[in-house]
Amino acid sequence: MPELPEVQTIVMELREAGLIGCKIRSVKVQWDKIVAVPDAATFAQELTGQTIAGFARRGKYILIQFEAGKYLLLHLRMTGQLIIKKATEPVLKHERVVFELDDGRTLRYHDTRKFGRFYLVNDPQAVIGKLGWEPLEAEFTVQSFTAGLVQHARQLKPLLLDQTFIAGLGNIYVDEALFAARLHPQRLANSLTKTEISALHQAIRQVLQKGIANRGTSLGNGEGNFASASRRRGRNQESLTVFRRTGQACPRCGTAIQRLIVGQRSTHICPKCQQLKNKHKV
DNA sequence: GTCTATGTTTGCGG
DNA sequence: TCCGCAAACATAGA
Repeated sequence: MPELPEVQTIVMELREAGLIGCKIRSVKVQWDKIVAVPDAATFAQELTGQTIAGFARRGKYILIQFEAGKYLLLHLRMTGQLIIKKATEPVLKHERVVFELDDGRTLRYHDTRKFGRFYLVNDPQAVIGKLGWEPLEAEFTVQSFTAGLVQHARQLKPLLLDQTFIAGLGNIYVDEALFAARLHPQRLANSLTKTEISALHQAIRQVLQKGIANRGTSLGNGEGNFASASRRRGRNQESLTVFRRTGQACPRCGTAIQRLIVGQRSTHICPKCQQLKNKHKV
């Protein structure tokens, strides 16, 4: 569930909460497989006594830097949440890792489906080295995007979901960006015109920026839905145009939104605004 | 109660 | 290179 805007929202809240400078007093791992690197016991031992130096995001990963130089990387996968709570609050069933801080607070990793993973490493590149563009950074230009797209005879949506091509997009924001750019998810990447590439480039940045401004997308009411570090829900779901809106009116032309499967993923389009025609490249 | 879908990623086989 | 499928799990919703 957490894509770039949701992860960014969490990182911003961790910074605002004043966790930088806090020391970890203890680490309890309740489900060992959540720790990918190293083993859970070593993980807990090495983090105990460490002081938090900063928080960052790369793609859908949260990076926590420590004063001694190590990095803790976290991927939330489907249902992961990183939440700040007082140490006195009871540990919930799905809280898989609890970091006790030296100021009476705890940082808890909550994950109903247990897909999320922690990596404690010296060099973050070992984990995030293969990620593609950071779409909101200056490096993601129309020119570089064009050069990347022409190299792939793949359907647009699976390519945009490929984190080694572009980092941070997931099912929600890809559907939203393709709608905004009026492109069919099955258009071949190397078939786009200059105009279409510009529109897609702009759409990707726009939907992500809007998602961040809205503090993320929280669908439904289940416990696995997105919540920020302070347990707040986002409100970007109110701004979605096509995602999970099957049968509802397209906000642009009123046509009923359709659901289809592309690259084994549930996909939502306006059949009138996003027609499949693999035009000849200009 | 039963069945299906799920916002992610990885690895396998064709 | 690219695609489809399965798996890692637990829950929501029908």
